[in-house]
Amino acid sequence: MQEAKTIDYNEKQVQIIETAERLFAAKGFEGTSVRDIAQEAGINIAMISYYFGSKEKLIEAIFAYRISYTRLTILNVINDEAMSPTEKLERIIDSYIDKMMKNQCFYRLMAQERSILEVQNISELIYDSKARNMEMVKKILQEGQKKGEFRKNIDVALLMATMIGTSNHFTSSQAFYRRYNNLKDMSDEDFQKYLKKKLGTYLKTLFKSLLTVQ
Amino acid sequence: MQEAKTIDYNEKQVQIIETAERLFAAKGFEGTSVRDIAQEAGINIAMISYYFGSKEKLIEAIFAYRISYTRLTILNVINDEAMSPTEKLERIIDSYIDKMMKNQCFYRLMAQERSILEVQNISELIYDSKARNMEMVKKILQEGQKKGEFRKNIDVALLMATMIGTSNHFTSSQAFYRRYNNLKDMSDEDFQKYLKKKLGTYLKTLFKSLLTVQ
Amino acid sequence: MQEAKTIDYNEKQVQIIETAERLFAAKGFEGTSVRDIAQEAGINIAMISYYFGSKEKLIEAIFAYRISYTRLTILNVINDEAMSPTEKLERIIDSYIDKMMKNQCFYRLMAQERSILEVQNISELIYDSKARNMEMVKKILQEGQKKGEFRKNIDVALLMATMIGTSNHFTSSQAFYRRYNNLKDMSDEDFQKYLKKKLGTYLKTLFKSLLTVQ
Amino acid sequence: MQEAKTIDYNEKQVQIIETAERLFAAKGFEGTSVRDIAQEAGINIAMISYYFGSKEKLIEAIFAYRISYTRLTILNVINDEAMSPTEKLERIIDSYIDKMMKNQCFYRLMAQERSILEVQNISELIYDSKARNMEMVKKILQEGQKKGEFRKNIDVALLMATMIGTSNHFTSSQAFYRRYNNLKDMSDEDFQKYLKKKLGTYLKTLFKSLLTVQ
DNA sequence: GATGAATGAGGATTCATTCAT
DNA sequence: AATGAATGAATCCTCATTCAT
Repeated sequence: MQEAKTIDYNEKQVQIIETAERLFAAKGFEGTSVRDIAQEAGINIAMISYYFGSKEKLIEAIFAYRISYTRLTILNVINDEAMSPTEKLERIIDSYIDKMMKNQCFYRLMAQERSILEVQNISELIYDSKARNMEMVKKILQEGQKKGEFRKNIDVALLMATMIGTSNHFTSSQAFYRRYNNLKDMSDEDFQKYLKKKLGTYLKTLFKSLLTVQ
Repeated sequence: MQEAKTIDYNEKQVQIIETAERLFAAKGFEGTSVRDIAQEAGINIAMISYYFGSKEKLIEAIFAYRISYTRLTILNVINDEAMSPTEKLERIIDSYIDKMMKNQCFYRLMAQERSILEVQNISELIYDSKARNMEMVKKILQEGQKKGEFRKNIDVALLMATMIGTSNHFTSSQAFYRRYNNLKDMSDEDFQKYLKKKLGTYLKTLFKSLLTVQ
Repeated sequence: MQEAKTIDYNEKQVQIIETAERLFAAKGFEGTSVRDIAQEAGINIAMISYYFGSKEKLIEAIFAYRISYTRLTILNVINDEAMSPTEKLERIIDSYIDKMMKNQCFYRLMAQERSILEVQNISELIYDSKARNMEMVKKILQEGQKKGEFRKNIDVALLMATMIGTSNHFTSSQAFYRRYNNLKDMSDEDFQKYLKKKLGTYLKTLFKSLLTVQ
Repeated sequence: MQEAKTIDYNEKQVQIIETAERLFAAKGFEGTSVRDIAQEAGINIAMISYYFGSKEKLIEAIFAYRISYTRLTILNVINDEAMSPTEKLERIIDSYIDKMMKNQCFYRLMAQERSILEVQNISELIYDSKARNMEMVKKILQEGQKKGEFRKNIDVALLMATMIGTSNHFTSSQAFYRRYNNLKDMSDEDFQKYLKKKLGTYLKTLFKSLLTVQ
């Protein structure tokens, strides 16, 4: 039923949401004024209150919008009987990196605006989403352990923290990476692809090293 | 030369810096007013402008203060000839986790306030600090590779992203972790120790798995 | 000719008028938004402008509605030849108290919204209504004086001020009266009846004392 | 201790209070913007929040200021043994009319802004003030009744309602009175004096007629 | 060296009204 | 005839900073 709410945003509302998301990610929630958003989105200032009630409700809407939108993505992975546990994990890594690179603004927002995460509604949404993912990965690990593919004694939360944390940190310090490795001449698009590939390969190797029984 | 500036903060200035750091971490830079800081620190509102010039200069001071303060810590590791490359990395992991857990507010601030990182002064400070650490770890890796302890083809930036990203993410989602694993009854202090140990052991295992030549 | 306008208010318009009257009395004209009225009355926001032109025109309509509506009431008293001047005054007192208690909202409005009274249209309406009543009472007084029932040298305006002012003040401080006399347990309805009777008896005594020749 | 609070308003604060009082009386609380007040008082808009916290706190301050200021006035009347009960009442009437004519704005405010009267602080202040006055008048009446000067069965609340209500209504309809009696040519000052005298004489006659035993 | 008073600029929100349908 | 969408103007208030002392 959360999805239902998500769907009925009209064109202008989506436009506001996406503009706000971008600005909030760049300048923070408090650092972005509704004037900024309105101007950038080319709409009247009053429309933000009109559509969302308040600036705070707007960012809540952004979270609800993105989270409920991405919830279903991973679910199918686990049910595919043809895939090995290792393949499943690789699929999950690819899926996460893909989403994160596509929605860098939102992921940055999620890392930045801790206070929003404490809003009851959002907090529950995130907890549920995280717990669900955690459970799913736990099952894959257990499957791999039963099959003798994976080592025992793995803390799922830490494993996820590695996937998410490494990705986030690597992405958010991409400017450093570019400068450090002298990649100024690469086009933005190419650079993103490069990062994505590099990150994916690395995480898969990392996971395999850690999990595989020697 | 940055250190010179660091040293001559008087008692009141340090008090302001530490109060501001805490509040900025909790409510964001823009979400915290100088009134909040003044009140919390028990000083006059005008003193912030008086001592630091402006609110923005204050947060710059915080960054300069913390970064220059922690810069020297790791440097000695590499020169200790008695330690093996693996031991050196373990020392670095411990050292990072230790600093991060001790200065959670500042590390949160660093993750939150991206716009501050773009301030010329701060940006350079951070780039230098990061590059220096990177170089040092690179040397340890090379040493390990030469000795045949470590595998080749390791991207230092990604390795650091794993250490830093995993730690940050794990720490910042500690509320989730506590709830997910039903650890409400543990005291705050015990919980911090528990996280620290868990994280340290995990990262060391992770690094060893990835780096060790099988 | 004002009456003509009064009559052709349709059901919805009357509903708006009565809701607005209540809200204006409770929260003042400026303190009540058209949204409040629309919501309370269960009608569309745009209907107020649509039906009345503007919020200001609406309150003017309320005044016109109530004043023209109550204008005819007293007129007949004076023509009843069978009543003595004293009886006529008593009838007027009863009639005023009755109307005021029934339309407390409107009478409160009239006392509160001074600025509305300065609107040309309303101002004239009220002046006419007041002057007419004044003239009528003056005639009753003169009749009583001629008959030797009433004392001379009575300022009609002051006499009316006593009737109206005492009633208004007594009514508007009913909460005080209730608390002061410990009448919390009386039902609202009973309390209203009690006030009405008390006030009527008092004003008649007061008028008689003042007017009667000893 | 309320007086203490009253006294320490500085010159600018008093200026704001008096300007606000006048404007609130003329246009209502909600009808007056802080901009209006600031402009009229020749001060910066922010000073109202700065000095009083908010617009609402400002009007509360006005009430507290006027009420606590006028509280002591009547108290001495009753203790003067040389005065007869009738003289005491006359003194009270004069005193009330005097205060009301001098502070017409505030008295209008008190009649208009019912919602403010519901503020806990103000409400108590007014109740106390009213109850105190009521008690005092009650004592004078009892004294007069014991001496055989006054009639029995007088409701003090109604008697006060007559004094206050008549005065208020008469004052607030002074424009009508002027027009009705063709007194346009009289100077404002003279007209005020005229009203005052007329009202005083009338109320004294009225009270005497009602109270005196025939 | 330190601070209380003061302020202009800008914050989010609500307002009554309009207009296309 | 009736209304949902939309908006410019105005609302109160808070902000970081300055300045005289």
